[in-house]
Amino acid sequence: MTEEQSVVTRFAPSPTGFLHIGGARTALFNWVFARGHGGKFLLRIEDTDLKRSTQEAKDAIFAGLTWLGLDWDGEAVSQASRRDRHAEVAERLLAEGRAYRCYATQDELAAMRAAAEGTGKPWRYDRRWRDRDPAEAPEGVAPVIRFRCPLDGETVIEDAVQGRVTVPNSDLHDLIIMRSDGTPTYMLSVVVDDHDMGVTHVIRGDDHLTNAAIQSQLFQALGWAVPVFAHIPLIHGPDGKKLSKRHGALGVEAYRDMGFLPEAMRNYLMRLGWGHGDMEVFSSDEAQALFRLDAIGRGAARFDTAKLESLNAHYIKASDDDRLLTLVTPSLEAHIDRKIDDRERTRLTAGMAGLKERAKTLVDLAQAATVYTGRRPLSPDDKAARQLDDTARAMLGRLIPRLDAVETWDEDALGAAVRAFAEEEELKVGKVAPAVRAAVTGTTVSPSVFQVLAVFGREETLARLRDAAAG
RNA sequence: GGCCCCUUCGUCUAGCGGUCUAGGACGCCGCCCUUUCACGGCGGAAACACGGGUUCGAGUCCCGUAGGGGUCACCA
Repeated sequence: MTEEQSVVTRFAPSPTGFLHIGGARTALFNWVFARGHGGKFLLRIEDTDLKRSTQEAKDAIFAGLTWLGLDWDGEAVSQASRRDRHAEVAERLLAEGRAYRCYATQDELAAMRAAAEGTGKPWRYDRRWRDRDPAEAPEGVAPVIRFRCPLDGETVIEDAVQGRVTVPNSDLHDLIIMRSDGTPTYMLSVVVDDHDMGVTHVIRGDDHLTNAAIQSQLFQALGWAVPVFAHIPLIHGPDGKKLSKRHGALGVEAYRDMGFLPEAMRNYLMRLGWGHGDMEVFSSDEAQALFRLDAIGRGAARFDTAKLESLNAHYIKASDDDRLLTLVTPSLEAHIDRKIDDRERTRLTAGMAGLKERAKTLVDLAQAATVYTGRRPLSPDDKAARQLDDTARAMLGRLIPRLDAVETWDEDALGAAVRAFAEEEELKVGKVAPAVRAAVTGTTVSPSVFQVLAVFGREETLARLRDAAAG
């Protein structure tokens, strides 16, 4: 279908500091939709407000998208760099009578606002310059340019998510498209940029839904095709309130720092507001193949960290051991306050399979990985110390030669040896294993103790056991 | 307040007039597995906001009510 091949979407964040979670999902939906249709996914930075837009903020957005694995086509477009074109379009609208200069002063506007106060009606510019002769323009007032919006009829948006949305034109107003300082406003810029960039599908938060009506009018006034709008519900916090910057809306890098994998994040975000039958786990390819705009829910979804963690645990288990070691090394080293050496690296690699089985986040994983970075002499934590009482230490002393007699130093053989030992001692394995764990790891929680012994090797294991037995 | 949108288990959702005594996932509870912690397996509690219609029949369609959200700038 040729129409599908020409799909162009765009993510258009304003650079306000970081890529927050809501924006990340919007970007994801745009990306998935475009990629799933063999189309293009463009990036445009809405940096019209130069005061608020910094290079750092832009970099944060690029970094966030990159971390999430959302690649965009071509160079990111700077909206601010397109001012001349926006002005040109405004002039055209002016020339064609679809816009007009308005000389109303701030005081006049304030008066209108004051007049509307208490009437229960929203204040609105009274269009006093809409049909007034520009020759009457007062001296020394720099005009704004306003869009001549239709007074009658209604604007219908066929929204791919929300369905048909009808807005009476009488509710629209003659919005400003060029400020008195000659700079274009957002409303004009978006329309011009979306058109010039060939955007076919505008997928964005539903806080823009009411903007769609006026933008639709602008597109039509310009004689341009109106793109397909798809307004997706916002994400709410766990308490059901809007996720705002001061209310739990973290940047994606914060989730990265909390130890979440990008693929888990992607999967979780996909399922927030969208679903496909009973499927919970989606690869990017699957998501691209199955994603449909009309399957997006219309109600706001709450952000649920527990479910994200569950998905993250799934992806950690599925992840390659070497990759996990690479990801976890920096925080592990920070935790132990030194670099890990080659021997530790080898142990971590060998032990990763058992470690990742029980981690929900990379932070958990790094923490758990410290069992393989402890150096003799170990200082057992309180619980482990309590485990190593006199009888336990004596028992360990008797276990040492038995373990040393094991020919093949692997998990199975070690398990068998300990079990045999326990039987001879007329003890439960549950009595022996915890003591071994406490002696070898200095803790009471670790992967299978037999696996841990296997990873440490004969020499290190026996040395640790002797340390403990000597107490 | 005007306008617009939304409303299925605690949460994310499936459901597109009958197959719904409403399915799945996360979380929660119980049991099993077990050397700890997890994993895993099995089982359980848990929802169609409310009220009217339409229809032989409504979670599914319509209208109200309530609740929630969004938006009303020379911000984006």
